[in-house]
Amino acid sequence: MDELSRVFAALADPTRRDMVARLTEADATVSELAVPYDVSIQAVSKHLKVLEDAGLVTRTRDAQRRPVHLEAEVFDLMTKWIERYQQRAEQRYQRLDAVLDELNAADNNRTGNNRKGRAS
Amino acid sequence: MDELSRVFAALADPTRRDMVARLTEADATVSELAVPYDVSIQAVSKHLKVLEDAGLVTRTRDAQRRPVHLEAEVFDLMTKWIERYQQRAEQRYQRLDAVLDELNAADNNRTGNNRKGRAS
DNA sequence: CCGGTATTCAACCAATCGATTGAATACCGA
DNA sequence: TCGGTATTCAATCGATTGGTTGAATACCGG
Repeated sequence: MDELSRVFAALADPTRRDMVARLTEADATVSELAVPYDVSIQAVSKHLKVLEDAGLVTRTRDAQRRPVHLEAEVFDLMTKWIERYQQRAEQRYQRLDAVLDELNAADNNRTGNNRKGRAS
Repeated sequence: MDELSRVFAALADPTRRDMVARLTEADATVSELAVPYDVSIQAVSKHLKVLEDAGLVTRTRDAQRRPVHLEAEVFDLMTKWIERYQQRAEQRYQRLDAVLDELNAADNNRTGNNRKGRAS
């Protein structure tokens, strides 16, 4: 699977999103992260593996602890993808609105009918 | 499942992301969308259902065709989530860097050792 | 009304996912 | 070295996913 898919998939789970949210506050160990969730430590460890494989977190080693650290850079991948298509979609709406405006001006300039097109 | 999870999950598939990308250019029918992919029409219809359940597209009715239309608004959900935590993560790095700078200034001001902390 | 076209519904299947429990590994401290 | 703590590995399980094929539905044009 490609990286972007892994990132999206990793964030498609509320528990994992919550972990990411908490890791923006501070690094944490696996067992610290596990406290609020009603699942086993092993399940949390697996969730972290998913986040790690997506490049969203790294695990360093500090004695027997494995502090988890958020890597904010990967967010850029998503942001770029989203912004690109969001922008293109919005531009298209603008073009569509322009076309509708032209149509309205050309042959509906006295009927006062309401097109279903989006408000600009 | 909550909406944000559905949106992330929907975009975690390359085929579905490609559909979204193409829909930023123009609305399209199911069979039009299916052309480039080496899967059955039914599979494409299922992919569209996933995008629809996530609120990313809507299907209107035009005779027996069902033109698919991209809804750009839902992108905002993701963008907000991402930006919020991306920002918090970056702020934390800044605070961390400040702390490291203080430490370096306080007791490492002649050793020239290299902390593993991120470059600011 | 009938044939063709577009699309969805239904049943099924293999692979993946999220969770579990139990065992293994790694490291610290006494 | 031994016991405790932190974490991962492995096997298993049920639910979900992404694909298939075949049947059903909806609509247009003659």
